[in-house]
Formats: sequence, C-alpha cells, structure tokens
Amino acid sequence: MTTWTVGQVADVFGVTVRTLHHYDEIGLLMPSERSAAGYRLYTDGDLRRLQQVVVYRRLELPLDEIARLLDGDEDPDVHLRRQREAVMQRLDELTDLVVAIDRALERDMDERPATTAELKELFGDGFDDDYQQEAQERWGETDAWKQSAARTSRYTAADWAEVKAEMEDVNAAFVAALESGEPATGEAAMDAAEAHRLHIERRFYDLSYDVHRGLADMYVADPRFTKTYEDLAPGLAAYVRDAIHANADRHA
Amino acid sequence: MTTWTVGQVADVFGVTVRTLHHYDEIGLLMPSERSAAGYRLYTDGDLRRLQQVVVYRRLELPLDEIARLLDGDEDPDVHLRRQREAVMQRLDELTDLVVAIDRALERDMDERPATTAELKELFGDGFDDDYQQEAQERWGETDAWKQSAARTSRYTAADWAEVKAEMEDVNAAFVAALESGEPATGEAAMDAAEAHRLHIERRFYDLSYDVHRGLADMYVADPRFTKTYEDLAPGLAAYVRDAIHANADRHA
DNA sequence: ACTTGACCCTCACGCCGCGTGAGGCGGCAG
DNA sequence: CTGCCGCCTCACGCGGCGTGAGGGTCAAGT
Repeated sequence: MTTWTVGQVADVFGVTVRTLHHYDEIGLLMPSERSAAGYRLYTDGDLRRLQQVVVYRRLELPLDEIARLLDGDEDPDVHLRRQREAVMQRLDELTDLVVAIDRALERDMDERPATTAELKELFGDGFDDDYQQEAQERWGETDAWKQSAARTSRYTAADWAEVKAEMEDVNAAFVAALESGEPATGEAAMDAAEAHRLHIERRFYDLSYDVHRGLADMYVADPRFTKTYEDLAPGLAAYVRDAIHANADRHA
Repeated sequence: MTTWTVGQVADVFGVTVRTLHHYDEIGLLMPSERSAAGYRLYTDGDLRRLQQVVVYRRLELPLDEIARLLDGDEDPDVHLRRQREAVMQRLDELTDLVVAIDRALERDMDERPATTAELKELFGDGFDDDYQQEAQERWGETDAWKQSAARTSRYTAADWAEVKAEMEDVNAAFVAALESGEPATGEAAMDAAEAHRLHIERRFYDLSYDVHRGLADMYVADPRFTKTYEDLAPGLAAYVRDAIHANADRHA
C-alpha cells in the first residue's frame, strides 16, 4: 500500500501543510502511520477521510462539527443530504447578496431603501410580507397607499429607525395617558392622538380626521393591530381608538 | 429622541452591543457624542454610517477595508463590482459542490467505485489490467501517478462515463482538424491539444506543457496508444503529437 | 428617599482556523 | 560530503468579535 507525505497530500488536495498539521493536532485527521523519523504518512483511508473533511470545510462547517459528522456512526447518505441542504442554503444567501449588491450599485448607498428583512428587524414580525400584501389588497387602489408606498420606498434603514422612534414616542404618550387614569377624552390622550395623526401624515400619507377615525376603528377590529397595543398595556387599543375619535371631534 | 444608546442602535440594526463597542475601539464607527456618564450616543449621521458598515459586512468585507471605503475617496462602485465578482465566483464554487454531492449520492446508491470489469466495458480492451500494471511500473513512483490514482480510485462508473465522453469529444476535435486538411500547427489542432491537456489535468493529474510533449511522443512510440489513434483516422497519432508540440510552443 | 433591575461602562481573556516564522533533523542528488 | 529541500516541533499572531468580571447610571416603583 502506498503512503503519502504531508507535502504530497497538501498538493493533491489543495490545502496547506499547516492545515494538515492542525487537523492532526486537533485529532480531526491523524495520519495512520509515521516513518521512523516521525514523518506523517497518510494512507488511502486517510485520504478518503480528508476528502470528506475538505468537502465539509468548503461548506464552512466548524471543524468539531465535521469531526462529529465523520466519527458518528451515522449513515453517510444522511450527511450528504445535510451537506446538500447546507450548500443550497448558502447559495440562496449568496444570491440574495448579489441582489443586494446590484441594488447598491443601482442606487447611491446613502439613499438605498431598506429591504423587507431590515424592516422586519426593525419592527419585528408585525412587519410581515404577508401583512404587506394584505395591506396592499385592502388599500391598494387608494391614493393614501400610493402616496405611502412612494414615500417609504425611498426610506433608508436610518429613516426607518427614526420612524420607529417616533412611533414609540407616540405610543408612550398613549400609555402614559392611560396609566395616569385620565379618560380617553382627556387633553393628554387627545394630544397623543393628534401626534399620532401628524406622525402618519409626515411619514406616510395625508390623514384627514375622518380617515383617522377609520384607522382607529381598525386598531380595535384587526387583531394584529390590537395585539400591538394590548402588548404595551391592556385596554390600550380601545383607549387609543376613543382618544382618536375624541381628537377628531375636537377638530370638527 | 435625537440620539440613540448602544442598546437601541444594536436592536435596530441587528448587531450586538459588543460589536458596536468593537467598531468604536477600532475607530470604524465612533459615536459623535457621549453623555455625561460616558454613555455612547449615536446621532443620525452615525446611524447612516453604520448602515453602510452593515451592508459591507454582509459582503464579508474585512473591517479595515470597509473603513478605507467609507473614509477614502475611492469610488465605491468599483469596489462593489469587485465584490460582486468575488461572490459570483463563490456561487460557482458552491454550484460545483452541489453537483459533486449529487454525484456522491448517486455513487452511494451504486455503493462502490467502478470495477476493472466496468472500466473495460467503457473503454474496451485498451483499458487492460496489464496496461494498468505496466503504467504503474512506468510511472508508479511519480507524483502524477499517485495523484491520478488518488483521484480515479474515487471515480464511479458514472464518472468514468463522463471521462470517456470528454475524451471522445477531444478526439473528435482532432479528427475534424485532420480531415479539414488543416496542418497540425493550425489553430483548431492546437485548440484540441489544449483541450486534451486540460482534460487530463482536470481528471487525472497536473500536466505541464513539457510533460504534455513527452506524452505526445509516447502516443507515437507506444503501439497501444498509436493503435487507438490510428483506428480513429490514419495518420492521427502523428498529427496529435505535432499538434501538442505546436500548442506547447504557443504557450512557451 | 430608597431599592430594584435594566442598561451602560471599561478591562481583559478566550475562541477558531489557521499563517508565519524559528530552530533543527532526514533524505537524496551531485 | 555537501547542498538543498522537505519534514519536524514549538509558539506567537490575527480578525471579529463572545463572554464574563467588576462597577457605575437611570427611571420606575414602593
């Protein structure tokens, strides 16, 4: 049976000698033999194992995981399928990356709009593609939606961060009013409602008091909005609705 | 709220606080302000810069390079294009990997590397055990033989079928060049020679132009090789030899 | 006015997967 | 027997943070 030295193995498999030393050190791939002088001698079997290691490494799997995969008594078929899935996933990621780069190339980086993924990061699961789609079905033909879409499509992540901060300020005002025991028809609650309206007007679309009423009703009717508010404070959704109506009355 | 603390920024941009500390340490992103108590306070401008950093990081650019990009006056477009190239290359590699895994999965179904009998079936009598043995005597101690043996020992019947198909394509190119009346020093013949070299390099072992010359000489000197070529077309063996030499001259 | 608990701060060491010497022996060709 | 290349074993370094330890700060609740 033929054996190979580190240098030969390194050449054939396109890795460095140091890498083989490292794999020996950590016990991932220890050559089956050593010459009298202490030279590492790799056998056929060693090479087959290295072959596997190299493939897994190209998937950027950590070495200890590779060791577990190779040493476990698992079906190699299962490994391979896992490998395949991992690679496909990485392929998807990289494809996304290319798309991102292309977008970056198209628009100036400063003005690059945020992706849905980034928005999710900002707003959590509430900002779902599904939700976006439903919103479009609901409001798709309204001028408000068009206006909103036109504006937000140019928002950058930093813009969205500001939007989020503003929203939180408004919500905090509602919560404060609620917890102070003041009724929804009180001054503070109505002021918060007006701030809410102005926030939307500034960031998304023109918002008349009547349309604002409609929005308020939806906050109670639509469980997703309801949940957002109820998570902040129990009873907040209804409180917000009432405050918005009171504010609209005030400005009638 | 016109400035943000580390935690807020971290949440919004999906990075850790430690990461922001790190970026501060290395000077990649130092918050414009600090509170009296020493809290990092990030401004709008800081966020926009972080936005850029995050995008570049997803491209797996090293941080110092990102710093140079953001601070230097280099054209970001150029860099992005380079980056795109790199990602595309990685995409190709991974695609190859998927193909390799699929082949490995097929082999597991066949469950074994190809036997000599199967190889005979594919390649005819030329692929003889005797010949194999003689080849080993001749080349047995060379790195090329070891490399070739290491690779081919893992080839499946399907792999060998591909190898054979490739060989036939190369041979067909030689025949076509010969029958067109073009001299062995012509473009088409030299291209075929280069294809031949690359085929061997890809499937068996590294093949320098000089070694390729030696191989070419053997095709005329060794009756078994000569027969293979002469059976395809009279005069082909010598034609191939000359084409390979011409190609080697071209690349000298 | 005090306590809690969530944040924030600054060190400073650890981790992975090697790269990169330094200093010295082994094997083979001329 | 003299080169010279390839092999060996330490052992430190690096990038990009993770992960405490040890201690200050801030807003809310009591």
